[in-house]
Amino acid sequence: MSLRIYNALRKKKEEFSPLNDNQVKMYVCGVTLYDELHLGHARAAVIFDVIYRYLKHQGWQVKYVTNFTDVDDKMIDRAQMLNLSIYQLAERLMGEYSQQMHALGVLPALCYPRATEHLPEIIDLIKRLERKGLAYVSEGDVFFRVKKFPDYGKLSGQTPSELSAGARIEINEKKEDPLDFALWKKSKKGEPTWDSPWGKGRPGWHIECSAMAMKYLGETIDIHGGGQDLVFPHHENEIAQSEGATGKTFARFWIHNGLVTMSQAKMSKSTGNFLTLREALRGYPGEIIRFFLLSAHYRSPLDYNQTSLKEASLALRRVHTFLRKVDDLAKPREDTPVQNEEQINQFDREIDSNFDNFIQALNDDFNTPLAISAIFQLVKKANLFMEKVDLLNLASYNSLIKVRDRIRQMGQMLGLFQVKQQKESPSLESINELHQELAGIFKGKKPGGYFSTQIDQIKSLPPKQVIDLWVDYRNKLRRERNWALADEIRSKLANLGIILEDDKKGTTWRWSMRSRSDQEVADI
RNA sequence: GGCGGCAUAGCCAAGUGGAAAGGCAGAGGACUGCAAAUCCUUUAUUCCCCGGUUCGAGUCCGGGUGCCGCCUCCA
Repeated sequence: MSLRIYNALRKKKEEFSPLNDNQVKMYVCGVTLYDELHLGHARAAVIFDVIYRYLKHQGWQVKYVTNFTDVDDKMIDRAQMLNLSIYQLAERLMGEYSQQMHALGVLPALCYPRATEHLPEIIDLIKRLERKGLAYVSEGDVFFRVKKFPDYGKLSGQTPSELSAGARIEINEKKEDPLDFALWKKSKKGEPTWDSPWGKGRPGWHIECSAMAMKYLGETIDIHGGGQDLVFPHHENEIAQSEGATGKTFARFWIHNGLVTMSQAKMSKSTGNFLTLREALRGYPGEIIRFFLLSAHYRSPLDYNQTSLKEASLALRRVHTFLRKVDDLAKPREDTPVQNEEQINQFDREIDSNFDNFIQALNDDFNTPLAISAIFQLVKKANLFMEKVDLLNLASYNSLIKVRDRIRQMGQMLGLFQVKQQKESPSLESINELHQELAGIFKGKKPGGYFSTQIDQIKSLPPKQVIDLWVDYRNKLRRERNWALADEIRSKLANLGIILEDDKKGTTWRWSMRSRSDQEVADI
C-alpha cells in the first residue's frame, strides 16, 4: 500500500514519495493577517494538519512550513482604521491564530515565517530574477516579465494569450504587459517601507512565499499546498518566480483544498458570507469543528449550514460514548474462564482488517470521509461484540482494549479522539447550588441517613464524590420504587449538565457539553 | 469570454467497469419503572438529463442542463 496524492500540476493522482529518501518538504500558504479567521481558514489548516500527520505516520521526517503574510494592502487599511501599526495588528491576530489552531487540534508547523522578517531573502530573489531578465524596474516598482517564462500557466491551465483576451486584467501603464505582476511595490506615503536597490518600497504578495519556501526548504520542495482559490494567480506566479530564478522544479506536488461554502456560495470575508472560527468555537468544541471539516473529501467543496455542527457532534458522540465505555471497564481477573473463543478471534481479525481499510482510505489521496467511516464501522462491531459477549473475560477484555487503542491510533492520524472527555469539575458555586436545589426536594420529607445528618460535611467533599453520593441516594430511592423523587434528582443533575445513565451494571454519570450559543446540548 | 470543479436517499457524504460505504434525521422492534446508551430491522428496482462504448456503467466517451470556484485581495 502506497500513498497516492492528486497532483494539481498534472491533474491526476500520482504515487508519492519524497525526493530525498526520508525527508518530506512541505510548504503551505498561510493566512494574511488582516482579520479574524473563518471556517474556510480552519478547513485548510485542519486538512494540511492531517496530511502532515499522515506523512509522519508513513515514517518520513516532515519539514512543514506555513507562512503568515504580514504586509499587504488590506492590512495597511485595517491597521490604519484601528490606529495600529501593521506589526501590532499582526501580533494580535497571530495570538488568536495560535489559540484557535490549538483548539482545533492543529499541530504546530516547523516554523511560521513572516514576510516582513525576510526582506533580504525577498530582495535577493528579485535581484536574481532581474539578472536573468525576468524582472524589470518601472518607476520604482519591479515587475515579473511573464512573457519570458514559457511555462507560465502550467498549473492553472491558463495561457497567457487567453488571459490577455480576458477583460478583467487591471490596466497598469507601468507594466510592459498586463499579465506582469508586481515583485516589489514602491511605497506610498504613510505606508510601511523598506530600503531596496529600487528605492523604498515593500514586497509584492507572491514573492514572499517563493523566498521563504526556498530559504527553509530549498529550491525544490515535495509538496506545496493552499486553498483552491490560490491556484491562480498566486501559485502560478510562485512557480514563475521560483522556477524562473532557479531553473529547477519548485514544487513536485501541488495540493489544493476545496473551499467552504455557505448557502452554496464561497465563504469569504469580502462578501460577508462567513462564519468566524471564533463564533464556531463559542458554540462547539474544536474537535467537533475539526470532525465536520474532515467529513468531506479535502478537494470537494464543503457546505456549512445551521445543522452541520450539530450533526457532527452527534456523530462524534457515538465514538466517544464507546471509548468511554471501554475506559470504564474493570479488568477481569486472570482466572475468569474464557468463553466465546471463536467469536473473540473473529473479532480480532475484524479489528485488523478494519484498520487496513482505514489506512487504505488515507493512502488514496487522504480520503478522510472514507477513513472516518471505517472508524464508525469498527465502533458498531465493537458495540455488538460487547452486547454478545456478556461475560467479560480477560481475552474479550483485551480485544476491547485493542479496539479502543486502535481507534485512538486512527484518531491520532486525524487529530480526533485524543483527549479523554475531561470531567471538568464544577465550580463550588454550582455544587452549592446543586445542594440547595436538591435540599429543596426534601423539604418536609425525611431523606434519612447520610443526607439529613451530614449535609454540611458533604459540602466540603470534592464535587465528584458529592455527585456519586447523590447518584447512590437516587439508586436507593429507585430500589424503593420511589420513581418520582429519583427522576427529580436526575433532572436536577441534568440541569447542572450531569447526565445519568442506568444500565444493568449500575449507574454512570458524565458531563454534557452545552452549546453556549443556542443552549442545545451537544454532549459528547 | 477563458480555465477548473461539482451534480449519489429527507440532509451530510464515500464509491473511476461487475450485486449503491458511513453518519445524521425518520419509522418499527429489543432492553428499560421511565429516560439515556446500545443493538436489530427498515429508508436509492429513476446514482441531473439524452445518446454511445461494453456481456456489464453512478463509474468510460459524446452532447445537454443546473450549481460553484478562479481569471481583482482571498484558505
